[in-house]
Amino acid sequence: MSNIREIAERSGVSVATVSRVLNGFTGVSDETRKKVLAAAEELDYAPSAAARALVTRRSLLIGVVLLTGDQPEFQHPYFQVVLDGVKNALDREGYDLLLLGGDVESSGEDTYVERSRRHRVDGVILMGAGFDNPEVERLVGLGLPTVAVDLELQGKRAGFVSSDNVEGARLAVRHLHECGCRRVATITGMSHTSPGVERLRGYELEIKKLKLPKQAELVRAGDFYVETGHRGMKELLALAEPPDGVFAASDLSALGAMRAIQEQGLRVPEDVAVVGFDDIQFAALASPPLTTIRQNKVAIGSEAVRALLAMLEDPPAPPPAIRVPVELVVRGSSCRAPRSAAG
Amino acid sequence: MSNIREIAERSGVSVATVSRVLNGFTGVSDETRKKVLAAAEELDYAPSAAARALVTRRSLLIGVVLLTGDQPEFQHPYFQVVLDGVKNALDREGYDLLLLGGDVESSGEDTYVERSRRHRVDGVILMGAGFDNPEVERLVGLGLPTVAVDLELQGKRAGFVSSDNVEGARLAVRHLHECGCRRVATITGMSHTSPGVERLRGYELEIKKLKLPKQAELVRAGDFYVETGHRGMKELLALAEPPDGVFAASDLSALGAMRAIQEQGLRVPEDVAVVGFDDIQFAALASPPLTTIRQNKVAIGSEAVRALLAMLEDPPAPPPAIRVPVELVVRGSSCRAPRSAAG
DNA sequence: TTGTAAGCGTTATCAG
DNA sequence: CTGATAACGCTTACAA
Repeated sequence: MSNIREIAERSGVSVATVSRVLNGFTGVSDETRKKVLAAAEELDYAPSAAARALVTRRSLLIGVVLLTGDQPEFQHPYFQVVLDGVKNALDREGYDLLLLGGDVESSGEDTYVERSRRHRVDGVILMGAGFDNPEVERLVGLGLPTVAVDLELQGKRAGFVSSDNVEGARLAVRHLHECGCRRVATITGMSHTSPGVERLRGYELEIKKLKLPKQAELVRAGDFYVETGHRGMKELLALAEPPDGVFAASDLSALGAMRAIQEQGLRVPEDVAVVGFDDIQFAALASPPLTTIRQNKVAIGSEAVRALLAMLEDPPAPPPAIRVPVELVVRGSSCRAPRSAAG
Repeated sequence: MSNIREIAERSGVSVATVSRVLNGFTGVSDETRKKVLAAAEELDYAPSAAARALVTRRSLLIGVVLLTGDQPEFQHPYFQVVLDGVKNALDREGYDLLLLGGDVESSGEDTYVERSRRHRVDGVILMGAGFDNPEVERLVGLGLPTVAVDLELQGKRAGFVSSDNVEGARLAVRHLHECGCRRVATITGMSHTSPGVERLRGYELEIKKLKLPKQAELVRAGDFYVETGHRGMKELLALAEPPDGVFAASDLSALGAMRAIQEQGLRVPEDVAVVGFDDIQFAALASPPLTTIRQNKVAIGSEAVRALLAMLEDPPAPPPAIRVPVELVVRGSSCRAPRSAAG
């Protein structure tokens, strides 16, 4: 593979001049510029990111950390779309994306933090991390510019972007109430994640505000995935007084819940109305189609990038703390036309 | 951030010795080793991948190209899992993953090939590319070691891994036949992709072998996504003689087909049996649960990595051409217990 | 067992 | 407008 010295020789100028041309600097005669460009073309030149990074001290690399469960099949579809938003935004800005996993087992000592450092990434986008992730502290302690998705990171150089989970949960409960549900349960997300606790909080706040029955038995612990949704719903249906509406903290668990309901020979939404959270691709394809709180996943991804690059450009600026609005999407798993909430 | 010179100074040795210690070379006294390691620890040293890559001429970076449609929401869930397999395998081998998109619009001149070259990736894993991708030729022409997923790349340094699509399609058709279907249609994948043409070929071969009616009207063009599955099925049901079984070239289109059937007030599998391809997470969650041809997605990902690294280690070795076996998974969308294919 | 020094491919400073 | 040249952080002969 050719380098700027070869270009310099072939076009009869110095490497400095070649560098100037290649970087679009002004103050180079048109004639030399043409010669250099021609030589570069002929040699099929491609610059070396490593050499550049070494001297400029900027890698133009962003570490994107995707912390997912162990079972790949069970990766949450939500992240896929956020990642796509991140990727496209990064592309547009000329940054490259180093995808880092959180598979601590196989990586051994080689955590995503170490890999980020080794590659001198300019910044990090952290997805899927809970409060319990041991590496996070290290990451912000290092002062490596970081934007977390779905985790309220706060640091000199660390901020976050996430959906308005509390408001989303409130919307869901209010909608169920407007559909005529009088006993509204919830299946929660993981309690060591921000979305988990925030959606539970939103549920509780709205239950209280609407003066709906607030009972511990109506709250089942889940983990955002199908199985716990299924199990939680089975438990709810086994109650002496089962709920007539349920808010699941994720679409996946809502789908599990719907399955449990239908397995009991009950109907959605007539017997139990269901509202999920996320609006993953399959929410609309379920039968009945799932009413849900839509997260603007692409916006979350691109906002994370925007915020991160802003931090890079203006170090003293305060780190981002961004809430992306959510939206209620009414489909067949709840009432079609919300009636008024007459007692 | 500290470097080996600082470590050298602090521990009173030369940079060469530090390098030796850090790389686990033998022939260093235990005493110096300890001193160096201690100094490195104190300085919280992290090696520079760029500097290393520059001198060793190995980046330990693999470019993973994910060519997806424009609409992120419509990304196929299949790739997510393959990507996970790739990521974990790469992790285990100490390689890092540069995620490259194919968004030609926004990337402009900066294609995934150029980015790969700039970063001096040691190899490339190409996913989602069809026959029509203009960059592919460039990629193999460059001699950059490449393994394509779902595309029969052949080159001095280019090979492929993909599912046994022909066999999978045959299995699907045979199963439908065993379920008693006598008029079996198909909704195809994109004709500019290997899985698209291979699954169609498998369908045709098995239709012929089983002496089932072979008619052009039973073959509807699709693109692996939900909408074409839905549309194709609607067309099939509008036929004078509609099919009683359909093989969709992907689970997504199978789901679309099921929806079309149910919208007509018909039942799956009683009126029309449906078999998909992929076994994505949601196949099992559909109602009825979808019978499908399971691709071993994780294996495809890790095989691609294994094959690529093998090429890197042994350049003269012939490039890989790997077929990963598929498997019929019978669920509710076809007959539960395949009856014998009595005329 | 250890040190010296020559690169790897760039950019950037400083002269001219 | 152009050219030398010193870094950037590391590995690796080659010497000692």
